[in-house]
Parts: sequence; C-alpha cells; structure tokens
Amino acid sequence: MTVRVRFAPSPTGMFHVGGARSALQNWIYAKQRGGDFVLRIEDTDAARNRPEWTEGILTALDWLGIRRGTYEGPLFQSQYAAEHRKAAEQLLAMGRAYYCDCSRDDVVARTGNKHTGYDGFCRDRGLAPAEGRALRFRTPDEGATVVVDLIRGEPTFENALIEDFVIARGDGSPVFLLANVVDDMTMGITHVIRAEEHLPNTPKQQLLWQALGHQPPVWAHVPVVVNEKRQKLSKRRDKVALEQYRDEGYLADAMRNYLMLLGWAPSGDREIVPWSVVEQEFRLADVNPSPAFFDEKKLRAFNGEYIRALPPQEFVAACEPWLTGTAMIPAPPWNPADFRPADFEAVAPLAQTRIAVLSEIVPAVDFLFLPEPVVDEAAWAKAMKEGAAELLDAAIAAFGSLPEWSAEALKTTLEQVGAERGLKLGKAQAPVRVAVTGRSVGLPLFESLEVLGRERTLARLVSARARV
RNA sequence: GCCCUCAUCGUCUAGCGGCCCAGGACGCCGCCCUUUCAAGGCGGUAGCACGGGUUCGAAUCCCGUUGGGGGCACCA
Repeated sequence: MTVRVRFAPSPTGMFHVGGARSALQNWIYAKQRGGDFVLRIEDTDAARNRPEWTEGILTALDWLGIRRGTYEGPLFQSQYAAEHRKAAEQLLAMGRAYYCDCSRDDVVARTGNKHTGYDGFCRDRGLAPAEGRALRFRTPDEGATVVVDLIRGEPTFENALIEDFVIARGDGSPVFLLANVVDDMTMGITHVIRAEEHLPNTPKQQLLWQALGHQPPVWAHVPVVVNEKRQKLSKRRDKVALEQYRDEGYLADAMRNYLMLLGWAPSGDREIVPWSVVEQEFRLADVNPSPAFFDEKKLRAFNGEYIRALPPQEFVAACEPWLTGTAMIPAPPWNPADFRPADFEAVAPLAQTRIAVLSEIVPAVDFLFLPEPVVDEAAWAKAMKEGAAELLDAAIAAFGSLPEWSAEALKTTLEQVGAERGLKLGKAQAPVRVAVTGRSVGLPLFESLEVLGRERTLARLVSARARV
C-alpha cells in the first residue's frame, strides 16, 4: 500500500510556523517512502476564510520547497460536501447517529457542569430530522479506543468518556470532525501527521472511520510549538506568520532547517545541515514528544550562518528586495535614483558577515545612498567630545590632499593624524565614522570611505565639523 | 473539574542499562584577532524535576509525586 499523507490547513489567516513544520514533516515522510502528499484546504468555515489566505499558503509552501505542481492538490474541502452529507446519512441509517435538539445551555442546565460533554439526552428519543436539529454520533458505552501513534505509542481513551458529539449542524452542514475524516477516507490517506492539539479529537475520528467501515490511518501527533511562556503559539499574541519572517529576511533554507529542529535533531554533533540530510535522517519516531519553544534568537543565529554561506553574488541578489522594496517589503529610505549597484556590490561582502537577517542590509549601507547620513544622536554625543573638532580638521586636510583615494591610504593617513594626538586608530576613527555614516558601528570605515568617494566624504566631514 | 499527554543545561537537543561525575547547538561570560561592529579561533557558565523501586549497575526500565502542555463548541 502506498503511503498517502496530507497537509490540511484552514485558510483563516497568515500561514503559521507550526503549520509550516507539520507540512514539512508530512512532505518528508511521503518523500522517504515514495508516497503521495496531498494538500487539502479546509475552507468550510466560509465566514473566516478568504481566498488570499489560500494563496498565501500555496506561496509559503512553495517558498519552503514544497513546490506547486509537485504534489496533489490543492483540493478544497468545500468541494466534498456531497460525500460529507452521504456519510452523515449513512451513519443515521445504521443507527450510529441520531438527531438532537438540545442547546448547549440545555445540557449545562441538566448536568450543572460547564465543562462536561453532551449527556446523551436525545439518544433514544427518536427525533426526526428537522431544521435546527443537529446530528450526533452515538459513541460506544463500553470498551476503549486505542490510537496507534508513531510518536506517542498507544494513547487509550475510555469510550464511556467520549461524548455523543455533533457530526452535522442544525442546518445540515457537516462539522470538522466528520468532514475531516470523510475527506481523509475519500482521499485514501494512510498516515495523519498533525499537531498534538488534535490528539483529543483522534478517538472520535477513529470511531468514525470504523463506523464508516474503514481501517483508520496511522496517526502521528507532533508536539505543539510554544512561546517563551510555554503556551501554544497564538496568532494574537505571538509572531507566528511565516510571511513575516520571510519579509524580515529570513532565508527559506534557514527557516526549514530550524523548523525541523523543533523536537528533533540530525545525527552527529551538528544542527545546521543540508536539507538532503534532513530528508534522509528525519524519523517521526525520533521526534521528542514534549512541546518545543520557538526561539527566534536561535533562528537568527542560523540565518546568519546561512547568509554567510551564500556566494557573494547570491548574497547581493538576495538583498535586492530590501534594497528596492516590494509589495510586502518597505522601500529603503533613499531615493531609488541615488542607488548605485556597483557601490553596493563593492561593499556587500563586508556587510555579509555583519547581518543576521536580510532587512538589516538597509541600515548597514544607507549612508552610501542617502544625501546626508542618519545621525544617531547618542553616537554623535559620544564621538564628538573634546579633540573631535581638531581631529576632524586634521582629517579633512589630510584626506583632501591624498594623492590616491584608497582604503589603504585613508587608513595610513588617519593613523598618522591620530598618532599626532596620541590616539590609537580605534579612537581616531570614531569621529570620522559618525561624521560620515551617522553611527558608531558599521562596515569597516576606510573601505566605506573609499566607496563613498572623496567628494562625498569630505563634504560630510566638513559639515560635521561645522556642527561640533 | 474531567480526559489525554509530556518531563536531560535558560532554550533546542544527543543519550535508548555500563562508552556519561552527561555530548552538541543557541544564549550568556571571558580571552585572542582587530579600524568600530561583526565574523573567526580558544576557553568558560549551566542540566538528568523529586521520591520510591527493579538491577551488580539507571539520565536510560517500573510506580508515585510535583510541575508543564494540549483538549473538553452545532470552529477548524
């Protein structure tokens, strides 16, 4: 039997990093076994769905390497309403389901417990179908349901504790529990790999599979991804949108590598590994079953490594969106006409080891393309103390008469200027750096000045000198 | 409250009865290198939640406690 897995997100917002992780795990599992990966969009909650969210999912998956056209789908749950309905009718005909007209309040009033499930009140009332009456599945009173889970062993649930849950609403529309199962059945899914939050649903779904006469799939419930407070990552509170990370300049390779490390590690004492190694070594059985913290700091470190590993030309190309702006990425502060590609390329290798996310390229090189540097007042105050004016004067004079405008010559010159004042180069360069770049830290100074050019450099030094 | 589930450095993990007075990575802290800052090199900090068993021997197996997480909708 060929393995068929699915990733079944609902298009209700930005694409969640936890979802990305599940998608990747499913993708790898299928790939390792020569199986099929099905993408199913669970779009039955019309009120919360939007077409652009679906598009966002496809784009995000593509970014991660799950390319459109290389998998089955996207299939849409809404297209399978007939199957859902049929399954509900079948269950009703078999006596495994019954109509119920209780409201949530009725149940609470009867049981006096807000946390309890349905009490089975309508089980044997033989209610006929009618508008407003929900269809409930009759769960077994005895025995237990054992879930075979690749990560957790065999979680076992007492059937008596599983309530008679709703499978179709008062208006006849099927509910997630049923639709999800029916879709998996009709799509021939053999393995369901999804987040742990679905584990409590699993016995209910498995009961449905069995009632409908099918062999349940093999399950694998991967641990949830949590925030620093150890709570499930939430759209409201936490930074969970894959798109947001992408637009900040996280590389897809770094992201997918990091995502896979949540709950798992490749062999050997290493974590940053080529994707081929992940595809080869990943095993669901090896996934750590406890929740994993999404550590952006570590992601950042990974991203920095991936950035540094880029060939120079690829790095330059990768920076482009931040240098020009896109629909999602804000335009840089300089006038596009003032951007000089050659100057950027000259300085790019110096920036490559200094940024951890691509968006940081902008503040790293903005001084080259802005008419005036953006001045960090704190840096200015610190650098422009006593002696700064004299030093700037000397630098202006010395730089002005330089026969050759090169980093090498600039360095030697400033070294001399500093030495005459008993300053080491580290100290002497500070006022010049702030005057020219506006900041106290940045790319190597003399290389920056070389690229900036004599005219611009001198103009900035003079203007800074006037302000000291 | 009920059900399910989990438990190795702050964090992500390696470990699957002796190789472990526990290894790696991120973070943090030093030192080196150095034109700032990075990068790089070197070194350091820090952990088997607790209590019982089982065993010649336990981070590894069992039980309990404690703590964490997830779920308990006519959402998905």
